Amino acid sequence: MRRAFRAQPAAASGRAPCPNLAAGPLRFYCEVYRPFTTGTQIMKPRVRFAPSPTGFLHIGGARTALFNWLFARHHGGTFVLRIEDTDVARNTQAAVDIILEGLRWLGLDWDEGPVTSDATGASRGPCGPYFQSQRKDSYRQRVEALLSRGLAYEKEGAIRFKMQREPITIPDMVCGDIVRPLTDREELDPDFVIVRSDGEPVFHLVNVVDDLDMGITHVIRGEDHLTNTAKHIALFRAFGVEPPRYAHIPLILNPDGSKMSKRDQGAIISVYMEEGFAPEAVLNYLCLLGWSPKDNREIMPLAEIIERFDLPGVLRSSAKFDMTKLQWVNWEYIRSMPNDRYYELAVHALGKAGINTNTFPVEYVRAALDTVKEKPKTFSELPGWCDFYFKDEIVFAPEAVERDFVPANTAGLAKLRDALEQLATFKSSDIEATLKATAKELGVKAGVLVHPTRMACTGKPIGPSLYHLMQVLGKDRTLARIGHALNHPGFGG
RNA sequence: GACCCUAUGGUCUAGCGGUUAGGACACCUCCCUUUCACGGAGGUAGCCCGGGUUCGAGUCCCGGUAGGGUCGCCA
Repeated sequence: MRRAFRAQPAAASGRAPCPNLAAGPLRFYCEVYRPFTTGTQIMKPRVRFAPSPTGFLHIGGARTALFNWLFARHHGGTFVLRIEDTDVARNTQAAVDIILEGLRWLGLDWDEGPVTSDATGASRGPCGPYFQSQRKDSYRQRVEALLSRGLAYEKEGAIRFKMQREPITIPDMVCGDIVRPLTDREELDPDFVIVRSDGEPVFHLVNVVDDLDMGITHVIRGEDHLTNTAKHIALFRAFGVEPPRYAHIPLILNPDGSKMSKRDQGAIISVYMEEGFAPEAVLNYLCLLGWSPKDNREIMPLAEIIERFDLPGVLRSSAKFDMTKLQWVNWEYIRSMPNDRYYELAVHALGKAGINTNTFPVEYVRAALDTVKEKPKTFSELPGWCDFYFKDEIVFAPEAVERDFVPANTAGLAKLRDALEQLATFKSSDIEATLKATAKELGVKAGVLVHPTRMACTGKPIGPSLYHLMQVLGKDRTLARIGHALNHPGFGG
C-alpha cells in the first residue's frame, strides 16, 4: 500500500497528447524548449501559472500570473493555468474557486486549463488534465524511466533523484547566468526526494514533468524558486530534454521589508474585490511593481501594457507594496472611467452598503453619482460621499453640528430657505445666485451660509459641490431638509 | 552554517563613466475656491559603507553591511 504510487502498471494514460508533443520521442521536446533558436519555424511561447489552492490568491501570485499572461499576450503565445493540488487534505474545490475567481476578476483569461474548479471536470486545451491530482500516471511513468536508467533510487520507501555534484548554471532572462553550487548541507547529500514514502510525488518532480508534458517554453515565477531551479534543470536533463527558459521575478515585500504573508495588508486579492478596487487599476499598479516601461509612464491602458511588456524590462530587486499609491492609481481609474462602468460599480458598492438605488429614478441615481465621481479612492468609500442622496433620515456629524448648528446661524439659514422657496427653477446656478445674494443681504461671506446648509442637506461637513448637490436633491427635498435642520436644538429652538 | 539574489529621497522608479541625479505617490507652502477635493505654482527629501579601476564613478571591480530567498518525504 505504501507503494501505491508505483504499484499500478505503467500503462499509457488515456488522455490526448499535446499537439506539439504527440510524436513521442523525447528528443522532440528539445525543439519545443528552444522556441526562438531552432529550426525555421518560430514557435510561440507557452507559459503557465501554477498556483497551489491554499484558500486565497496572494498578490505575489497574482503578479506572477499577470507577468506570465502579459508575456503570452505580448508574444502571441499561450497562457496555461495549471492547478497544483497535490496536497489533497489541504486543497479543496472551494480553494480552487478562489483562484479562478481572482484571476477572472483581474481579467487574466487562460487559453488552456480548467473550466471549473472540479478537478475531474471539463478543461480547455490539449495538455490536460490541468490538475496535478489527475496526472499521477505521467509522474509514475517518468519516475519509472529514471529508475530504470539508474538516475533515481529507492531509499527507506521514498524515491530519490541522483543530483549532480557540480555547480549548475541557471540561465535566467531576468537575473542573467546564475551559478548555483551545492550548499554545505547538500554537499553531505545532494540527492533529493521525488516520491515520498507514501507514494505521493513531490513538487520538484511534478512541476518539471508537467512543464515538460505541457510544452512550457518559459517559466516565469517568483525569485523564491531561483536556487531550486538547479534541481529542475537537472531533472529536465535526466529526462533527456533541455529545460525551458527561466525568468525569476522579484518578490513583493511589506512596507517594512518583511515577507508578505496572507495576514498582511493588501496581501490577498479578495480584499481588492471587496474593497471596491477596479481590477484594471490593480493590474496597472501590479505591473509597476517589478517592471518599468522606462519612460515615466504610469497610468497605462492594458493594451499599451501588453504592447510594451517584456522580460528585459523586469527589474531584479524586490519592491515594497504601497497601498497609498495603489489607491491613487485606483482613483485615477475611477475618475476617468466610462460613466456606464462607473455607475455599475458604484451601484454595486452602494448595494453592499445597504443602499438600494433601484427605488430611485435612474436619472436621479446617475445625477447623484455624477457629483461624486472624483471623490472616492475606492468604491467602498463611495457610500460615505453620497449616501445622503438615498436616505430619508440623515445623521448629522457631531463636531460639525457644534460648529454650524448654532443660534448665530439660525436667521441666515431660515432666510436662505425662504429665498430658495421662491425659486421657479432649481438649478445649481439659481441656487448659487440665491445663496450669494442672501449672504450679501446679511452682510456675511457665502461660507457662513454654505456650511450649515451643507450640514442640513447632507449631514456632513464635506462632500460634493453644494449647489449641484442641492439641484440633484431637488427643491422639495432640499427645503424639507433645511426646515428639519432648523428644528435642531443647536439653533436655539 | 552554506549558497543565491538585491541595494537611487519614506515608497515605486529613470539613469546604463562626465546630468543642476529626472518622473510618480506621499508630505509641506501658496494660489484658486461653497466644504473636501480637483487644478495651478513652489518646496523638503536620495545614489548603504569602505577600498580599487579611471582624468572623472550612482553607473565598472572587490570587500563589508543590510534586506530578501534557498538548502524539506511543503508547494
